[in-house]
Amino acid sequence: MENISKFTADRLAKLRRMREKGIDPYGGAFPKSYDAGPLVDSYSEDQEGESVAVAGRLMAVRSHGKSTFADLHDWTGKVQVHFSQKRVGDELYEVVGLLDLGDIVGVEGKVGKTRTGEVTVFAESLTVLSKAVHPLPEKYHGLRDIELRSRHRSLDLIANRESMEQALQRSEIIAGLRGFLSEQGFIEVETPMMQAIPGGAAARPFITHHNALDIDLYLRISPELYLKRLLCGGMERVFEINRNFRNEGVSNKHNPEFTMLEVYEAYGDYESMMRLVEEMVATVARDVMGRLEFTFGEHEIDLTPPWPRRRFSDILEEYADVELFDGADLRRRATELGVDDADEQHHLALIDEVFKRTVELEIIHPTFITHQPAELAPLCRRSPEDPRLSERFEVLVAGFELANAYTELNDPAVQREEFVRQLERRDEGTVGRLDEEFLLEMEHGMPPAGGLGLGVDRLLMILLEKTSLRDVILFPLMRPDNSDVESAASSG
RNA sequence: GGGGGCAUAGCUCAGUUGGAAGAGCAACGGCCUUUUAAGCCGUAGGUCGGAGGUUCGAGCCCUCCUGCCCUCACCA
Repeated sequence: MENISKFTADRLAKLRRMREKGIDPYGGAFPKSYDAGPLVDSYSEDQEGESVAVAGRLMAVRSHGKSTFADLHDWTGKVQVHFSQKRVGDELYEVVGLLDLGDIVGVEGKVGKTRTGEVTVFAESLTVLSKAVHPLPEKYHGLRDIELRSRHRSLDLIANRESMEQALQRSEIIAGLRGFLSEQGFIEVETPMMQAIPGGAAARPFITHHNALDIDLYLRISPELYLKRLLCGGMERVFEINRNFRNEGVSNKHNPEFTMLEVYEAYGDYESMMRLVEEMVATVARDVMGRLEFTFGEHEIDLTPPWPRRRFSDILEEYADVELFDGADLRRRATELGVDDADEQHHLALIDEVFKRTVELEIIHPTFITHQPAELAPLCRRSPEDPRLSERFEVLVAGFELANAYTELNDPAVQREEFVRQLERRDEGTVGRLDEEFLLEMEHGMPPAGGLGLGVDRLLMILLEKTSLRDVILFPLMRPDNSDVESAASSG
């Protein structure tokens, strides 16, 4: 305890004085009759004098001697409370003097308006529910430091009202996705996060170990293969909203764990998925945010369906002036764009590279890019009109990939060939093993299906108008702050 | 991993050419029964991210380290 601040010492002294008065500074259950926001917003004159109970955190105190006003914040908003020495009595009014900003209290009293017209609870009793022994960030500017806001999200939520609102909106948006899919006859399922073979994508996995079975397991990079097993098992419309884990870089569009929505519809295809995704996104945007137009950085984005559909080869030609299957042309353009060793790279890598450097960042309005080269998508059915292409689309918006969907490959023999081909050219760090169990199930028959993966955090970036993924994830990955841990350990 | 930037009181921020570390809010003491970022009087609060170096003298210049931000690379 040798390291405590003057602020903490003062607050601990007040805490002791409360105890001396027989008051537990960490009270128990306190049934509220109103949340602050609704009480204030829906107040009507005929409520005047009604006994109410409110609770929350003290965010401002304006004391005038024998009368004290305070702002009580909860997650719905704030309500002013008023303590008068005459009304609450000398004993309790002394306790008011022992309160600090940040303390959590319950107040019972009669609701009414002050002479300036502010809805106020005129306290008759006060219950201390939690004494804060550290000071809060400043009341006016809030907490600005982006590092502190991410590391100490609770302080961010307390001090910055908009952070709380965005966290609540995130929940509403995800509930909206669930509601939309449920209404369309999809059911939510949960599939393994820990997988013996990390499949469904080509990414470096996190590795862990199960002691009792003595086996290594991988945190999933995708739920795809398990969801398809459910299709094999006869579940016709399934979705999962859950975390994927990829052991890769961190950026304002990437977090090592991120929330993915995957949807599978038996007897559908990539076209049915196009209709589903544009309608789903527009519905949620309208229902939760009340609009379809959003500002993203310096761009305006309109989510109104239908979204334009462009073939990969066409858009590559338009933006990059490259013929998709002309290898020499591709190498020429890649070299122009500054790709290293363009002559030695596989043409698929070059396609990817040229696409990212010329097209991806340019597509701001939500756009379906369809018919990518088949080899980029080993789980996708090939296009009957041109087997070099796949029945696939990606949704590009605001310069990044929002969603990816296939007509799912359901021919087990072709699937096996694709897996083998993928293993041959897999990147270092990825796990290369044939998922025989998955293939066996497909060999028993998998219905044709449309499948969709949508990055939920990225959708939230657009709907909440945040250009950094960290701003829509409550606890983004941060390097541990050791100085903090040490001081916490020594003072605790 | 490369390049650039930031780090000053609990919080939000100033700090000039290298010459005595500041303000607002918060805190503490006092006055005050209708305030709204309450007000007035007074007080206290600092390892200037860390470690070295240059200098008579470093918050400021140099080197290294740590964390974060931006950007490039990586990343279906």
